[in-house]
Amino acid sequence: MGRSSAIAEQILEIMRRAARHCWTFDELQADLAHRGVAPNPSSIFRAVSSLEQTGAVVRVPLGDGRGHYEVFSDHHDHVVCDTCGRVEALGCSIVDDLASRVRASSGFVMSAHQLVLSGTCAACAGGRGDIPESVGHRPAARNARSAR
Amino acid sequence: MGRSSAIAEQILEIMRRAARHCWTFDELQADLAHRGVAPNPSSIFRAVSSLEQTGAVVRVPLGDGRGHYEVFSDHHDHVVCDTCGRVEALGCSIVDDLASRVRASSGFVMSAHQLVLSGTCAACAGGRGDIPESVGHRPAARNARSAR
DNA sequence: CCATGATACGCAAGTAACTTGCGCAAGTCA
DNA sequence: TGACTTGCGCAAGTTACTTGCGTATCATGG
Repeated sequence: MGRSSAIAEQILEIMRRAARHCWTFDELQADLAHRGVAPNPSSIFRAVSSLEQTGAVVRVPLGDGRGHYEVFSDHHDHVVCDTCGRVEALGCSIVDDLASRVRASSGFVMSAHQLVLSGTCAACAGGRGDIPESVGHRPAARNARSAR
Repeated sequence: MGRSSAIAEQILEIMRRAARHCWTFDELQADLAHRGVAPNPSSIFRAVSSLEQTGAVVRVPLGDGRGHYEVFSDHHDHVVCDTCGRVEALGCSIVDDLASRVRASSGFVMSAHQLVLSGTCAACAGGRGDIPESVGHRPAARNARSAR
């Protein structure tokens, strides 16, 4: 019936090419611009929202007060480089052990978790500081919004 | 030299009494009101900011897009109840094992982490749903800002 | 091929949660 | 006690979304 959203399709394609691990709205806008589309921010918002609704993408809270989205896959955690802002995935079997421990000690029934590791990635630690295309340095985050 | 901020002192005292584990600005405002002080939000913001600057309190990113603050102590992680919103602390020795593993596999030098477990606390799971005074249910979070 | 109903999208205004600028008034110090 | 510093209230500004509204497109039945 309805036509499918051209923007949503482009976004999914961008994410599947996986030039990075997760995207903010700004990053999506930039990558869309690369492809010759320059949609209105609200259209990007709506496209991502509908993709989130269908379960195609998921929101990742990285603790910087912004929305980050990635294609849905098995749950995993994230490492984020404080220097270049690059985000990578991380298996998370360790955390699952916690569930039973936490339940035994406090009765808390754990249903989900979010683990974000921060530090310095190999490239930045090596002093090379080179960053894959279009990644760039994270802009200075808002005052108290970031870990400073 | 300068006089110390009455509001900052009240906030520290509220936090040290530990009626809860961490506070949003709104929650601080409510607890301050309990004590007969009703400062302007900007004053609370400034008080918390200065306490954060001195290291007396730290910001805890719980992934709901709001600022949560707690008194500084050894680093720990958090469990948050999806039903009543209560937040509790959790030791985090497990995560430290990760540091060496992550470094070995990817060269990422980890300097910090944030782990937030969510689920249902013992009280809510027991169907009693009773909540300590002044905690209340979490207001419905903004559209995409929460896990929905 | 054309009328019709349903969407997708752009534009602009609205919101939540801070943040900052300004200025007074209460403290502090010489 | 007068000059100077600093806490605090008020109001405006910012960031990052969100939502309302109207138009342009598209899918379909006639």
